[in-house]
Amino acid sequence: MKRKITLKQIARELDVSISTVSKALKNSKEISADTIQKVQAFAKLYNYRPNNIALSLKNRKTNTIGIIIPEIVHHFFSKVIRGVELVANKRGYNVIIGLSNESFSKEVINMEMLANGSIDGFILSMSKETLLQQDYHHYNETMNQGMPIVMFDRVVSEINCDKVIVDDFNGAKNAVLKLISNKCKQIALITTRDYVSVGKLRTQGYLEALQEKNITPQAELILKMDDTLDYEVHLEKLEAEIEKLFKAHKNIDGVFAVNELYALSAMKVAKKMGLNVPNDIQVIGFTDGVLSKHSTPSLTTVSQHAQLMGERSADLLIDKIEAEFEVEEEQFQTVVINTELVERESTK
Amino acid sequence: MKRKITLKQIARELDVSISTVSKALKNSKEISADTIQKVQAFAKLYNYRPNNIALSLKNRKTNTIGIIIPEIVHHFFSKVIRGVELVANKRGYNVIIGLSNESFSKEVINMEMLANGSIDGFILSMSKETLLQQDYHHYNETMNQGMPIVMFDRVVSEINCDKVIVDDFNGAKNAVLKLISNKCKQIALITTRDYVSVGKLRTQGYLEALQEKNITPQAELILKMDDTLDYEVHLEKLEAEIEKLFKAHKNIDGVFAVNELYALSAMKVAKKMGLNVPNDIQVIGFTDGVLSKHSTPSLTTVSQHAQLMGERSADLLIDKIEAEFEVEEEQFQTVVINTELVERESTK
DNA sequence: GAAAGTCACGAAAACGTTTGCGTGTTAAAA
DNA sequence: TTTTAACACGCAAACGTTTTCGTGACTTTC
Repeated sequence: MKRKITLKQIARELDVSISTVSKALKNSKEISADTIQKVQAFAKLYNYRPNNIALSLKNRKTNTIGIIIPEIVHHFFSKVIRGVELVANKRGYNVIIGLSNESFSKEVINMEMLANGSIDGFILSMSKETLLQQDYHHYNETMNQGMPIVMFDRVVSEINCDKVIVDDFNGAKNAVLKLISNKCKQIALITTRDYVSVGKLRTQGYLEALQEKNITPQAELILKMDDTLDYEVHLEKLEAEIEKLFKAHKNIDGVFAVNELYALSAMKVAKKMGLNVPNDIQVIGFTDGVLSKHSTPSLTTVSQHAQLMGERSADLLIDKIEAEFEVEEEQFQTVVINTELVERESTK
Repeated sequence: MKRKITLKQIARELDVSISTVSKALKNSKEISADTIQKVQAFAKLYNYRPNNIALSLKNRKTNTIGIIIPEIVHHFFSKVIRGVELVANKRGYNVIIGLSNESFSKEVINMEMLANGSIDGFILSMSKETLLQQDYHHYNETMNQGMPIVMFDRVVSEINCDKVIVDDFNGAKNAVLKLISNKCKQIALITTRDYVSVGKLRTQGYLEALQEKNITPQAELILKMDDTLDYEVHLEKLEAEIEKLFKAHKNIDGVFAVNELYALSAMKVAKKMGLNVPNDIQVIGFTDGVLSKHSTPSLTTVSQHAQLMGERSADLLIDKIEAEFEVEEEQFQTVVINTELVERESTK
């Protein structure tokens, strides 16, 4: 088992200096054709590759970007990663991942671990705990050290950086408008407590759609779930609450849910109560998940284009990393990704 | 925007040498209490953190592991990543990902990109193309340079390295035995072409179960799909083939599918043909996916414990990385993860 | 034949660490 | 007072690159 070969070894073997080897490999015209040929042949034979770490140290540039997400076993986030990886690779970067597992402290630790020279910039989506605690010092400290950050999806206006978000408001609004134009009269909203920005915006979209069509929103038709619970417990409670809602308001004929699970649960409860989807009740979910496509009936959704978000985030970040000169007044942009209503069987 | 502070800057500021600073920060007893206090206070004030890249170069150790997988938007693989990340983080390592997208060349490129000093070892699952082409030179070259590799799930006996695999054979066998004990008489198998090792083993498990119960396997009950097709095309063809199979053999009362999609499609076709699951036909899938739990009826599956696979892989790799002295004759182990039959509504 | 120019290469610094060893100062022991 | 020891610190090398600059040996030019 032989270690990777270095310039020094080639130099010693060929009885020239390290700098000569380095230059020869780059076809520098300082070096004679003879030497170049000799060095390159030797390098090829031993499969020489420059050591990335040494290059990173020298250039103060790692060509690696860090991505911090709350959870990886989740279609939305894994699609984002795919988008990031795609662009990063194309532009010569590697991707290193950190999972916060929705925890504030893990997010901080992960960021500190990577911020010490391992990467050139961050792409991240905030953990729920961070959103709840509203403690953003680690973002600002990181940025103050000259490390650019791009936030996606779960963002917060208090932080000044590039952002890539989904047009949650219009996505939700259009979904609800669709339900209205499909003759729904009593449209329920199933959402989370709105400390997560996206949830709040989706709720606003729902309200706006109703208002635009002169429908008076009814607070009783809005179900707010606490999503910090354990998954299984959450699911049971969710179904119970939905059932209670449906029973209290038998005339509900449309449901807009802010995520896949909620929408699916709504369909499940409806089915259980003998209601037909989409004839008795139509359902739309906000999601990029895989369940929607394969459920029966398949679920009409507001697609978020997660992969595109990843791609845009990566481009934004790398652009910033590679911007030679800092502009006077730093300019941050927010890219808004349009949603798309994917109609399936759960709506007419 | 100030750069990260370095030892050199602290040294200059405090008018001591770099080595004194370094030692002071480590509480070396070579350094006086006074100086230690002074240095540490200053370091804390400026939030000094040693530069990872410099450490990596010096120690010839990056504390980073690379994971190469064919696809990330896939529950199995993202769960494996979660497991890897969990263990890696606990043991002080970062994780860098590379996606091969089932392509041989992307796999090679990704590995070369990371093998040049960026990481200490690989965890990987082979791409379909690599399995088809049976070209394994890049694995051996990487290992020859002293970079350990752990392969998981999709492995091949020609390569000598640590491996973590699922007990595909017994997983499949037990699933089929379950169907048999549930009174199924005609059990169909829906599988892929068997260039992927796991597919082959699952087929063997199916056959073994039948044999053990003295049931003669019928070739006509085995449906082999070509899974190199485009996703949508694949899906349509799949359903058509399943329908053909069911119509040709009306007495099929059990189905074992080697993955989630196949199992779901079987249920969908059955439903379409007016068959009730599980009363007319029982279905079991081999998968760790999320669809199974939320389908109607929910799907009985052979769980692969993907996260555990990731954890074991990471432990195996890090153990090898940290093994100070190479043993005379290198010893490789293969860890077999037991499957678990998760019974849901698609079986009686 | 001397000055100028070209060619081909090497020395050294720099990136940010860690660490073995050398050394000057002071205090304790002889 | 002299020797020894402890103390507190600095020097320098090393990790593997890249790149600027210097230099000796030729070749060209007048």
